[in-house]
Amino acid sequence: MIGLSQGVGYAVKALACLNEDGKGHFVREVAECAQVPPAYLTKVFKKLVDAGILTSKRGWAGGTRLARAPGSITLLEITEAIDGNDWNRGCLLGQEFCSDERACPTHDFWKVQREAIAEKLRNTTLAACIEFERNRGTLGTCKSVSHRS
Amino acid sequence: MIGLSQGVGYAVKALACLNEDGKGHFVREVAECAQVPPAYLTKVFKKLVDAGILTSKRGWAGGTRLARAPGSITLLEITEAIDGNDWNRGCLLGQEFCSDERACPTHDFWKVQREAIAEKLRNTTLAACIEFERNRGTLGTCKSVSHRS
DNA sequence: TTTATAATCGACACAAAGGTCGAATATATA
DNA sequence: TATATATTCGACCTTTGTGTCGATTATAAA
Repeated sequence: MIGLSQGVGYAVKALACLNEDGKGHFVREVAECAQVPPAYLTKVFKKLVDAGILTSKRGWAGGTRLARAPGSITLLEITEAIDGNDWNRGCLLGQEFCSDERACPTHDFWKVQREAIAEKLRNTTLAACIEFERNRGTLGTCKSVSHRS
Repeated sequence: MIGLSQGVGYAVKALACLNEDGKGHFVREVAECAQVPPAYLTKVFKKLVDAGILTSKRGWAGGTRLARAPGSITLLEITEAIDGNDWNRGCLLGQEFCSDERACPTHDFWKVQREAIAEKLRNTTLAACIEFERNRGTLGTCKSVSHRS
């Protein structure tokens, strides 16, 4: 199946559930809101924290929140946080050695397509995703996630 | 890593090593020519036989050969033989439920890209691959594969 | 300082792709 | 018919992505 990993999809859906109130939100509640496996989402969130997209705090009144405004977070950032920086380096035909010097028959074509995909991800912000979901009414049933303090 | 499976790459490289002399060629020799794992190539070839791209015969004077002329075999056929018919149905963001009715933010974009990829694979024949490799001198060191009878 | 709490960590389980190996099967020739 | 031979088949292994669970750690409030 051609495309990014499922983890990227989880990340996008979950991040779209966080709002910008500066309060910490709990992984389990975000998971329910986004309809993704809670235990697995903790792993996804860890990568997003490491990438500087989320911040987190443990304990009472802890939780997770966006590190920056949704308008400054791109899908490309999210993708690279989850799938790594090499997600865009592969050959279409899955060949191990495929480069400008030693190309496969679809190399030039794929180079253009890959860049188009990266460009699309770079130009799509989390804010746009939230707006998109809101317009379609597909953001899940929860309005906002509860918090303490 | 975005792209088709490694098996598709193996298939393309191996098929490019078969010539049209109507003789049977041996999996192990084709594997050496294409520089792919021999034991694994038998599995790949099985799928190509089932798909009607190759024919095979067991025993003495047996082997494998192209079922049709390279000009009538497309990369799309090869792709679907190895990765199945669903290789092109997935969401870019790896979301399970993503359709025209319930779209992800990149759905419309990805629909166009997917079709462009399918079109490229449909328009690229095995003959073109052979020609391409021959021009670049990247077809491996073997000229042709030995055979019996 | 104790306690409740939420993220973090480590271990494990499962499925699919990639990969290997030996036994079984079919086939043309001798 | 017997034999050598090349594909086919089944079993198994490893790695990676997905997913679960319980223990650990950090934190703010009581």
